[in-house]
Amino acid sequence: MPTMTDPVLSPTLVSEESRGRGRKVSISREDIITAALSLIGPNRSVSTLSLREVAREAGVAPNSFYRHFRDMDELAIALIDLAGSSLRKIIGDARHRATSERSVVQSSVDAFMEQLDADDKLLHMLLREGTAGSEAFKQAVERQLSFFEDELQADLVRLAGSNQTGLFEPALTAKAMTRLVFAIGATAMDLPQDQRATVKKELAIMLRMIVVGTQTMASSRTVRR
Amino acid sequence: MPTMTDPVLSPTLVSEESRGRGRKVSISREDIITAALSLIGPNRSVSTLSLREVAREAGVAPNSFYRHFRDMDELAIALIDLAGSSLRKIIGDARHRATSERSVVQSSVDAFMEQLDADDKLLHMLLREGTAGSEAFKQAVERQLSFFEDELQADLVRLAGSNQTGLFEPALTAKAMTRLVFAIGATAMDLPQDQRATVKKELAIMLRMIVVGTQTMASSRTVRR
DNA sequence: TGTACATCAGTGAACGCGCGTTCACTGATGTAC
DNA sequence: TGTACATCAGTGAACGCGCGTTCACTGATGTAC
Repeated sequence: MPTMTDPVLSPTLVSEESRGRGRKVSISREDIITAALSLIGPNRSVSTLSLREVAREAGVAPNSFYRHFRDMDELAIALIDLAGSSLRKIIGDARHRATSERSVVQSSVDAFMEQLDADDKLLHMLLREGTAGSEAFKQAVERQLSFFEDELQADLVRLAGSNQTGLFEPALTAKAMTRLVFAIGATAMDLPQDQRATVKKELAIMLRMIVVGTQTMASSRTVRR
Repeated sequence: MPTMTDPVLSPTLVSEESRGRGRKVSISREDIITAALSLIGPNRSVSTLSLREVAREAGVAPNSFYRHFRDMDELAIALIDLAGSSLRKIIGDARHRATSERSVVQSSVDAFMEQLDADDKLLHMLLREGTAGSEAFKQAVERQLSFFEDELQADLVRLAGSNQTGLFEPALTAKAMTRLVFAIGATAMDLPQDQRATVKKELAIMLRMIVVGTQTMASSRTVRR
């Protein structure tokens, strides 16, 4: 199966960037993005990359960088947007095969952990860099996370409707689940693969607590209020 | 009330560090720690500080830094340990006044958000830096978080015992709550004070979901298993 | 109490390095006619 | 089809800067006797 960094994604990037006058498109904006991704890993975050380092990896003169990005911050934001949309696509696909509330959660977690095991660089970014960096960068991460939350909420509501169960505060339910998955996922990144299975089981139980809690609160709502 | 950076904490630091031969203690290890804290803020993380910058702020020659810390990483770890023990003390104190499971959670959240509003630099650190940095640094953060989890778990179990309610997987319950609070807290840091009240209410509801979920799962345990 | 000595936190100067950014320039690509 | 021109991604050289780290040294403090 394709990873998030699969070249399949490239055409989208190119067509978005190359509109100007129908000229032949330079390849190096993608080269720069690819280079940055290849430098990122468990022990390198985007914020520790230098402009010259990325240019070197891309096989390009340092000042050529400026033809494509104003500065490293702009590159970082582009990477976050890419990471978010790729991961949402992967998890959304996995989720659309789910038919119950329980399996929506389970298939999301499965897909998420599968990306983690594949050492997906874009996922590393989303997990690692959320809380550091410029204001614009942090907002970009927040934006991607709230997209996640919206999509999860929609799926939860969809499946809660087909059951008899209701949901208490679906938006907050989705938010709690999303934030928890990302927080736990970040710690799982640093573990050897054989310990991740445990984390995955624990994560499933924690999410189950939230789902059961929100259902219980919904069904006792008329009583309590 | 004292903040986490209150000088009251200093004697502890000094007495731990000054054992050698009963000599008079140099003040500048603390100066360095204080200087680093004063440079940290919503838009500066420890990992972006340079050794020279910290030394400058401390009013000390750059190479004097090495008399106290091997490198910036060692300083960062010292700061994390300080942040963790200070915050645990503050929250632990607030919590020991609580008498029910519900108020344990509520008083923890209250104390946490109060520190956040006080712009506590040590809390900034714990919220911001968790996922970046060296292996040793990340382990230091993990260690502090797991202390938090242990203490919360103990309080939850203590109060669940005095009620009729049981808890399903108390360790995972505490972990889910802790990680969620830190994740949401990190996003709240970037908001203006007047929007934090909303976040605080949302956070309380999310935690309620986890508590209700774990209780519901505990009471249906004999049925399901 | 006085003196010689040991300890060690703090210093000033210097090092080589990689960094971000700028400049004027090149040369391939595509357009106008 | 052929030619003159415009565009603009990419370049090589250079800049000043702050960085981490090292060295040999100072001088205040405390100890031994």
